Amino acid sequence: MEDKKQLITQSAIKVFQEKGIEKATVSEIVKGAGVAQGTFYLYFPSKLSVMPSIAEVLVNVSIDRLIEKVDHDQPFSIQLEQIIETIFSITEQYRDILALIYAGLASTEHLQEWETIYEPYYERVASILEEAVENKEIKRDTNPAQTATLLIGLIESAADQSYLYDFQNDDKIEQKKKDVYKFSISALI
Amino acid sequence: MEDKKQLITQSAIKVFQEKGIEKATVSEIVKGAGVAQGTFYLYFPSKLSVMPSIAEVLVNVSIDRLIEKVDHDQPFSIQLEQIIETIFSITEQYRDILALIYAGLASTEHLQEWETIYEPYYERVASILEEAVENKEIKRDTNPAQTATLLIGLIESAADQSYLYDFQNDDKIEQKKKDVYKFSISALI
Amino acid sequence: MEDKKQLITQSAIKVFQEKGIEKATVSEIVKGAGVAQGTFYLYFPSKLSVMPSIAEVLVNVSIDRLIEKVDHDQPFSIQLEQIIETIFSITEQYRDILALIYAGLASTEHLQEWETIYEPYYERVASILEEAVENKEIKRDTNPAQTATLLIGLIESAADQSYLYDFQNDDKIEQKKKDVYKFSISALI
Amino acid sequence: MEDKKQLITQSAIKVFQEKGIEKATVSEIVKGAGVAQGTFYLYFPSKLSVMPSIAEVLVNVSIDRLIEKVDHDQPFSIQLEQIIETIFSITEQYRDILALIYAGLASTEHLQEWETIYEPYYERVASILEEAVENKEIKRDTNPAQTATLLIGLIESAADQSYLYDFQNDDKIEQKKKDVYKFSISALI
DNA sequence: AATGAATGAGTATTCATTCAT
DNA sequence: TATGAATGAATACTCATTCAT
Repeated sequence: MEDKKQLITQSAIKVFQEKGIEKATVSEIVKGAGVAQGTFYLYFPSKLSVMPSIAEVLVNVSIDRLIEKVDHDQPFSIQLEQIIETIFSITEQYRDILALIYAGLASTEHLQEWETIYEPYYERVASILEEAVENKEIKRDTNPAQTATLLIGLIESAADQSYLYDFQNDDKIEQKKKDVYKFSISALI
Repeated sequence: MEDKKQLITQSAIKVFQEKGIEKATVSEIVKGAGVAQGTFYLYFPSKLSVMPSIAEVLVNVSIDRLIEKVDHDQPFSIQLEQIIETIFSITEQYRDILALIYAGLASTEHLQEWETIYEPYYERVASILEEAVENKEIKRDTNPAQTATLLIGLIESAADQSYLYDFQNDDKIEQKKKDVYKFSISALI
Repeated sequence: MEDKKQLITQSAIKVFQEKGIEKATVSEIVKGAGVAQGTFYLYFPSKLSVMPSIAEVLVNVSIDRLIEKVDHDQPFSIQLEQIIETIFSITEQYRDILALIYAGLASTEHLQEWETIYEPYYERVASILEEAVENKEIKRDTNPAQTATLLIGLIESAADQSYLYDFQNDDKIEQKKKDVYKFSISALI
Repeated sequence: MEDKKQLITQSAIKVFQEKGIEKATVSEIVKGAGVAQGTFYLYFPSKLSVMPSIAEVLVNVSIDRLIEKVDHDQPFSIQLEQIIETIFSITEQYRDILALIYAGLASTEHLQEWETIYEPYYERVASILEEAVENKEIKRDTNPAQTATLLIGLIESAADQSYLYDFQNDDKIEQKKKDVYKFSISALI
């Protein structure tokens, strides 16, 4: 049943988040999922092979958040703020695990999958940019797909820098959001 | 002797690069360094504690490359191209290990060090921006330090996306460099 | 149906032969037999309990070969040659699995069965000896049953030595057959 | 130190003998040897790779026993009795483990070693036969080396049959020794 | 400082066996 | 009878770390 695969993936997210890639144990993952040790290997050939499944979940979460938080009826500048807000909040919640996926996937052969998995996320942002071009809110020569990847990369790296250190205070983070907003709005208009 | 610490760090870079964080073993690192097993622990308290040393090496390499490749006498637009070129080339060479450092550091308690280590790298780019402000080549209200982190993040994430997949061809990569150039120059001017 | 028991036994022979006792898995045996995992346990209480079934098959094959290859109408010396030929050919084909049965049975509680299973094989050879005694072709005081076990042991161990190493060439093997013939004929006449 | 290798081999003999090949655990072997788990793998690359070491020990024991028990000053017939006695006693003590070595080696790549290891044992018996030829106690055309392997195979297989079943009583075993003596003396003279 | 043999805790993975269907 | 998903006990093997020399 696909059900168990989901249970395992969910539990793996939690465990990887709490323990990191090396300290995370399959036995803890299955305990959290409420299935037997062997069941894990019915769905995943190895400990690291859950990674693409986890990535998929995170991408879906990200897309859902974008849909939920970004209001198409607002002008682009507001939408950009909302995108930044959303990516910062996702990064805050999942940054440890995003790093792990990144490192984990980089060390396996799942790279091809990775591209496929992330595609819809980039597309979501691209379509927002496309609409802004049509509405003449941003440069007419903006390539939505290209720009979306740059924009996401920019915001994510800014968010990473913000949340990397626990002792970062809220003011600094808000400042960072403003910086990245100014930088990107300036790039786009 | 400080010499052996260097040997170990260099060997560690190679081994981490080849094997990834999980498969890398202290025994292979010391073999590569030509020292005994115990010697490792004379210089590093644990396996993961080489990470900051590795990061330091990479930062120094990066700074050296920037100094070497970026020509202060050129106009800022040329210097920006050179910065992009440099960061792309560093990423190409070290992206696996950068991911590992990132994941490795994120899962340890070396975060404080991390900030200190990376500081000079950001500063290097900041000083280039500062000069450009003084020369009125970019917006006068640009905050060099803030903008440097954003700019580096933007370029690095673009480079990551470019080199993540082996099958990326050179044309796509050159295109990516142009995209990131256009995006950032537009943000800065 | 007795049919499936046969399928499983046949598949087990193949798998044990290919993988050895430790690497052989029930899952591969059932795959080869085209039945489900659970079906195995409908016919055999445990993995090792196929062993007597396998032994039975091999004994039957051996007896059939003896019947087919040894010609009662020939003088004993010819029959002895034929016996040697037959045992060598059986050993060549099944020596790995014979060793496994031996080791496998030795480590279980199926020993009693083992004796019963092998009995008809010994008897077959004993009856050949008996006839030779009656025909005064070999020593009159030969005890057929006793001598049969010795003779079979002698020939089997010679064959084992011959086929243990892949690199044994045919000449050496033919020589071994002659040696064992000379040795045994001398013992019997 | 070669010392620990010996300790491990000795302990392995005991554990394999008591538990059989599948139930024997490395952890029990090292416990018996009084060394740590990891130490095992300092001397042997895998569980099964102790087998050649065990075989070597057994061959040495066998040779020592032959030297001790077979009296060169006695006539050959007496020496043959002593050889039979010796091989039976070795088989009684080690038959389980001999089967295991046999199966174990058959499933590994140590076959070449096996031949080398056993050589001195065959040679020991061959030299006894050689002397008997010289003393004209047995057939002048006896090839000592060839005959030694046959003779050992014959006696070992007889001994195996004797000790295979726990319920064999001493009378039967003594009878078997006599049978094999009669058979072989008749073959040799 | 340097060594490297020894340690032993730790865990991914396997697979015989069960049992609800 | 037959299935095959699920189980979970069992274990070989690894490797970071220590410490006597």
